[in-house]
Amino acid sequence: MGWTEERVELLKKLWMEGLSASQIAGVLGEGVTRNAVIGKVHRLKLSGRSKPASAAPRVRTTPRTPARRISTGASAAPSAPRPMGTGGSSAGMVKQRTMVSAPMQGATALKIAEEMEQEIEIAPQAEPFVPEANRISLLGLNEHTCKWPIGDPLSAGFYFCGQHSEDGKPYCEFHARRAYHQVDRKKR
DNA sequence: CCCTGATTCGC
DNA sequence: GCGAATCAGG
Repeated sequence: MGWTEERVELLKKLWMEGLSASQIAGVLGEGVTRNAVIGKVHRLKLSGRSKPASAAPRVRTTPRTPARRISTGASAAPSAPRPMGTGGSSAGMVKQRTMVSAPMQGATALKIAEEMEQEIEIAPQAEPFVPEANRISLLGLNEHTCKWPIGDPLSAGFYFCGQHSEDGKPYCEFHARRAYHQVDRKKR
């Protein structure tokens, strides 16, 4: 798909709006990747937006060795699929998603936003926590339980997430991300 | 790991 | 001009 004036206008607008390349790519639709968006943005010479976002001074260190590309005669369409796999649904748990006002970012945020629409009213919680029946105390922890603390460690109601976690991982999928993601990506 | 934008370069 | 691959930073 080529860059019609319409699409370019939308691209400009969204980019100025501050959306990330992947988000814009999502809006423009299939066939448009974030790379395509970034590439176009550069060609249009409209990189620097309002805010610096993060982008480092872009110091060219070692650009050497990039001269590689796919080529095998065949130029068959890779049939861009939609990998968008929905997170696993743990054992007897109610459908909870609840991100409410979580920061989130980029494509993930967009994806979640799409799925939310209706699932949100099911669980107004702040975290997808387990019902009391599944709560576990310090003693219930083992190599496969999420050790994400919930509540005030000094109060009686304190407990651990306890959801199943992959072997070797200290937290369940949800909390594993939070462990070093989300909250304050920026800072340092 | 996931996400950002930046750059290069075959097409 | 286009954008995948790659790079570099967080």
